[in-house]
Amino acid sequence: MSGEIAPESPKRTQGRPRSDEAHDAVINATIALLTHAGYPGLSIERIAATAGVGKRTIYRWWPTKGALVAEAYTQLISDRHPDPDTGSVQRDLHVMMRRLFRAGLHPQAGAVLRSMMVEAQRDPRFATEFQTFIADRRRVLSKVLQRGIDRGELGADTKLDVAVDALFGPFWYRLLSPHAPLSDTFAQDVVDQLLSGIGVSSTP
Amino acid sequence: MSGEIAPESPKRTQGRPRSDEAHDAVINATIALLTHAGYPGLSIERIAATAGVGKRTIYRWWPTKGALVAEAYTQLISDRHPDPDTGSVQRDLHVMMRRLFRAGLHPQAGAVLRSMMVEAQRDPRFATEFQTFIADRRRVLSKVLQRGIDRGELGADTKLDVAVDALFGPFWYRLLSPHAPLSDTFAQDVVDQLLSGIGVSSTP
Amino acid sequence: MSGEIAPESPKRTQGRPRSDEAHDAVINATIALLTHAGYPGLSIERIAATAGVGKRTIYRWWPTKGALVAEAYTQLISDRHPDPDTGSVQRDLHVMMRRLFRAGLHPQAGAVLRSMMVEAQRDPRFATEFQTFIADRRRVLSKVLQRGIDRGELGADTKLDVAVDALFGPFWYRLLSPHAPLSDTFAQDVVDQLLSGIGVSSTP
Amino acid sequence: MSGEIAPESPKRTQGRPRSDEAHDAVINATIALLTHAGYPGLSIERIAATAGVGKRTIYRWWPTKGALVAEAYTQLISDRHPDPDTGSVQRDLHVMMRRLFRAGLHPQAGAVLRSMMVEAQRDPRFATEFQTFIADRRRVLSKVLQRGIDRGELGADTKLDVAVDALFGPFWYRLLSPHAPLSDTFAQDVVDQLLSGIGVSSTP
DNA sequence: AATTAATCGAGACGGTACGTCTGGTCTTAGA
DNA sequence: TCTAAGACCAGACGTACCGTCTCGATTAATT
Repeated sequence: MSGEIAPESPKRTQGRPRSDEAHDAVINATIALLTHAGYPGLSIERIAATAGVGKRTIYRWWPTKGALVAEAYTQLISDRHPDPDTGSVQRDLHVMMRRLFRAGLHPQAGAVLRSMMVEAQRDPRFATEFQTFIADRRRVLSKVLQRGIDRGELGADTKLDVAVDALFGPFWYRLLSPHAPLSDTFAQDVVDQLLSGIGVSSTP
Repeated sequence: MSGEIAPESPKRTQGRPRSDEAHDAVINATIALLTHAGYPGLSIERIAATAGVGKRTIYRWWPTKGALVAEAYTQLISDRHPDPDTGSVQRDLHVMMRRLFRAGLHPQAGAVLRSMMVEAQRDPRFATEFQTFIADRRRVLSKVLQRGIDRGELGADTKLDVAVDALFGPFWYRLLSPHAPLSDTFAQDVVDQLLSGIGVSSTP
Repeated sequence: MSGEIAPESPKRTQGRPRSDEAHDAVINATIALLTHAGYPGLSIERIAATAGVGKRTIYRWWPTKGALVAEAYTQLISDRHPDPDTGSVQRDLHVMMRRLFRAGLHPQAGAVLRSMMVEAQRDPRFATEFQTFIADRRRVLSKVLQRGIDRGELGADTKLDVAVDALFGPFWYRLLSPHAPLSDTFAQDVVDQLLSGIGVSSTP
Repeated sequence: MSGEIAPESPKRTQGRPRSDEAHDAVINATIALLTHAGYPGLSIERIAATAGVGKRTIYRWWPTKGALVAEAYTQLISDRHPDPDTGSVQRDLHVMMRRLFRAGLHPQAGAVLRSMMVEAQRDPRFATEFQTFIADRRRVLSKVLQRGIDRGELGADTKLDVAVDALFGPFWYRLLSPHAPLSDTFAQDVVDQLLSGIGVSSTP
């Protein structure tokens, strides 16, 4: 997901080491441009100019524009929130979804997430990277749900994949289409509705 | 959403009338390019060349690349399926979602839908157009759900907006992120899960 | 040189007659655009829009943009000054050259003359028309010079063509290249210099 | 007049240096297109395609189409003929004018000169550049004439500017208007006529 | 201290596409 | 049959980015 060089990279040494200043300038310029100029105002050319960095330097470290944006995201959402585990599925999901929806509302983080999804449609190389990101998130949610099943809070026949889609789906839908806001209330409603269902005879 | 001229347009005539040949050639070229070259291979330049049409003609009738793609979609999904109304919410929703998911699977129609969502992120003008498209679809679904409530099939306290998001959300999520396919089974699972809920003691 | 229809055109009648309003509007628009926007601002499109006339109407009556400009010129210099014939070559030439140079200075007429020369370089059809215009002017000047030879004012071995070029050449040169103005003084200097020569032992 | 970089340019380097290959390819393509397709067939688009060069590269180095054509001219007339100085004004002028007229006859060089004059009428930016070109040429001729005055070959009251116009004027006139060819004979006639005058009692 | 090698900024390169403008043709309704 | 309006195909305009490619200069670690 990131352009970081592994600490134990095989061929180290010799030559000028990577400049952290340049790295940070690029990431910050990316975030700044996404914020002020939006996704259409995001081009490598402009990032390079804004960061005061050569284009070559960007291409050297980030294979795709998506990779760049993805790293900007991890910088923004730096504290990778741990799995909550409050003992109640509903509470766990409330916390996670609220946290997620707030990220979507965050002006920078939201723009970055949108950009990644858009970039994934266009760039097959990034699409692959992006799928690992998506899979990561799904895995965390699946674990929480599985715990709910194990504890008997959720039906044993619950289809995990479908349930995960029922939670992330509305998030991405509202993130990309502004027909309604990503409010805290909505986050909880999505969870509650999934747990209770909307059919009257759902629990006979 | 479409470039059609309203039947009782106030400004009638004067000047050469719009050429239907050119119109159709443009739409067909758009579909052809989307099919053969994919969305990245879709440029006004290429559409014009393929259709044997001046670029001016395209810009005259479609303000955005998105608007063009949107009309191509309505052409592909030409039979605007009427509201099913089988007497059962569940059946109605099954039919609608299956139909929708199949459109997403359709190689051209799926690409067009994806393109529209992407274009809406980039072009604010199209974003507005796209919202009317989104709103239309939501309205249809809302009507079906409301009927369910009226018939007592759905809880009277059902939040319509949340329910609609719970149905369209997973669709767009899987359409844009290929972590799992838009199968018929998935379409039904989404509906059933929404109706029944996944919590065991959901109705205390 | 003009797009006028001969008054006794053979096949008259039938159909809507030519609109003089349209004709005049086109010519006036041409002059107006040349004045306010200069030669680069002169396009059939803009003339049609300014005149409130269909492009077709222009193309119907004037085969080339040059023909249009040429007719605008004859409208501006409507009083085709007659050959002066004062009895003295020098006086005749002074009068003619001063008149010509003033036309070049006239903001509209100068622009039109420049436009014609430019158009003649680009449009072979107009180049032919333009040559008859050039030939006309040369003929008038030749006649005056020939009279001078006949009267013994000019050398019998004077090469008429060369002399005509020596008079018109500097005019066009300064008309097209603004290195110095087309002043009355210059008009007379050109004539006097041609008559006297600049070599000291020219008349031994 | 040229795109050359001054030898002792103050801003030395930084960034990839200008490609001479690209430069030459552009100039050669310009000449080729002028030759084969004429001035109307000369577009930046086509030059770029013919030269195998990006349009940006052309716009980077030549502000105007005229500037490009101007440099093509200096390449064609590469040996900037030195001031002849034979000891006789007449002989000097004969040499210079013959040389100039032959350039006008040269199929490419003539087209280029014509193109420059046309471009100067249309593009004010190039008009300025072109005036320095014109001024350069005038200066050379002035020097020759001044030498003639100093040596007593020409009248002390000779108006240099008028004399220069009397030499260049007929050249440009015949270059732009094909009423008569730019022959060697004509070149000499223009000079001789200027020196001797055509009036019999011109020196009373 | 000198050498070596990878970095940095700057920016030119060949390209593709953008959205606008014009040229010249064509097609209507109305005079 | 002409006119005004304006759509049509074609293609050039000048700009913005793309991803690649040189440069000279900088900065360690290795000689």
